[in-house]
Amino acid sequence: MRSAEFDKEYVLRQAMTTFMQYGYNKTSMQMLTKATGLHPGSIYCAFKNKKGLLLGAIQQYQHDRNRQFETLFSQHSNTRDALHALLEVIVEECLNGESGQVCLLTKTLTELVGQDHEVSTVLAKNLNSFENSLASIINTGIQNKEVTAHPDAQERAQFLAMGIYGIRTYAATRRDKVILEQLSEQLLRTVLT
Amino acid sequence: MRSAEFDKEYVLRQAMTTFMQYGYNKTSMQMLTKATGLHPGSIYCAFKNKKGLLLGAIQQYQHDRNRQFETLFSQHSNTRDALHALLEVIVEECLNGESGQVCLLTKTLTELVGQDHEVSTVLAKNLNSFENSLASIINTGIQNKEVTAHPDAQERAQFLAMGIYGIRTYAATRRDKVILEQLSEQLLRTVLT
DNA sequence: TCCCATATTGAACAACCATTCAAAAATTCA
DNA sequence: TGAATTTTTGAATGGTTGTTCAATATGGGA
Repeated sequence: MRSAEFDKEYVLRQAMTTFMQYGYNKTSMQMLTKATGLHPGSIYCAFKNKKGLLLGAIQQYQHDRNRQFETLFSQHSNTRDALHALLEVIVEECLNGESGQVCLLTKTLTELVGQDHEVSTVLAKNLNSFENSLASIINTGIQNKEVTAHPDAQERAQFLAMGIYGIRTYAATRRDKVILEQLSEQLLRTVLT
Repeated sequence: MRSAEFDKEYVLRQAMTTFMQYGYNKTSMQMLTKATGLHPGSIYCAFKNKKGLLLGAIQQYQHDRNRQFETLFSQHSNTRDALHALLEVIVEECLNGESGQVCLLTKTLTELVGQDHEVSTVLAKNLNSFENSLASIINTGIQNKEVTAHPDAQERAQFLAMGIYGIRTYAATRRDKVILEQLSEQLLRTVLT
C-alpha cells in the first residue's frame, strides 16, 4: 500500500477558492492543477474527476463553516448578539472578500441548478443544514424568552437564511458598507420581532 | 446596403432563455446557433461575439421586465396591492419556471462578478434601476400616507430588492410553495411597516 | 438594370477542454 | 531486503470551444 503524499485539506481549500472565484464551469483542470500543485493524474486518482474535486471542496467548505459558527456562537450568550456577530462576519466577507469570491454554496448552486442534479442536491442539503443551525440558535432564544414562540424558530430561520442569500447577491450589485450594514440590521430586527 | 433578415427580438429572447438555463460559460456558440437559428457568422456580424449577444439579451430582458412592471403596477391603485402582485409573480416564476431558469440579471451577475467587469457593471446598473422602480412605487405609498416616511422609500426599496434576490436563491434550495409565499408575505410586511 | 455594400453560409481554425495512460517512484508489509 | 500495491508524473488523447474567413446571396440607391 501507499498513502497519498499531499495535504488533502490544503488541496481542497485551494480548489475551493478557485471554484469560488471563477465558478465551476470556468475553472479548468489546468487552473486546478496550478492552484493545488497536483498533477492531473493525482487529482483523478484521488477525486475521480473535476466534479469529484468540487464535491470534496464543498464538503471542506461546509466543515470549515460549521467550525466557524461553533466558535462564533460559543462566544455569545444571548441569541441577538450571536446572530449580530454572524451577520457582521457575512457583511465583512462581502465587503473585503475577493470580488466574486463569496459563499461557495450559493454561488455554485445558482450556477449548477438545473444543470447537475447531484451537485445541486448536495448544495441544497448543505444550505438546509445551515438553516437548521440558525433555527437551533433562534430556538434557544425562544426558550430564554428573548423571542416569542410565534412565528416559530423554523420560520424565523427561513427568513434569516433568505435575507443572508439576498445580502450576498445585493453586495454583488453594490459594495456599499453603509447599505449592507443597514440591511443586515433591519434583517436582524425583523427576525427577532 | 442590406438589412438583417432575422427578427432581432426573437433571436435575443431565444438567446436569453438559453443563457438563463445554462449560464453564460456553459452556453456554447453551437447551442446559441441552434436556439436562434442563426449561423455563427451572422451572430458575429450582428453582435460582434458571444459576449455581445449576452449584452443584447440582457438589454432585451430588462426591456421586457420594464413593460411587465408597468402593466402590473397600472392595475393596482395602492402600493401594497401592487407590491403584493409583484411578489406573487416572482414566487410563481420560482415555482413554475424551468429549473435554473430564473432571473437573467441575478444569475449572470452571480456567475460573472469578478470575472468580467463590463458585464458585471451593466448588470449592476440594471438591478439598481430595478431597485429605483421599487423606490418609486413605495414613494407614492408614502405620499398616499399608506406608509410612513421613515425609513424612506430608498431604504425600503433596498430591503425589498435584497429580499427578492434572497427568495430566488432560497427557491433554488427548496421549491416549496408554502415557504416561498410565507417568505414573500413576511418580506412585504417588513417593507411596509 | 447594374453596382456596391452588407448579410448569410458553413467549413476550417487554433486553442483549450477534461480525461487517460503507461512508465517511474515510493511506501508498506512480510 | 524484496515483492506487492498505490501514487505520481507529464505527455498524449479526442472532443469541444469561440472565432474567422472566403465564397455566395441579397437588397437598396443611382
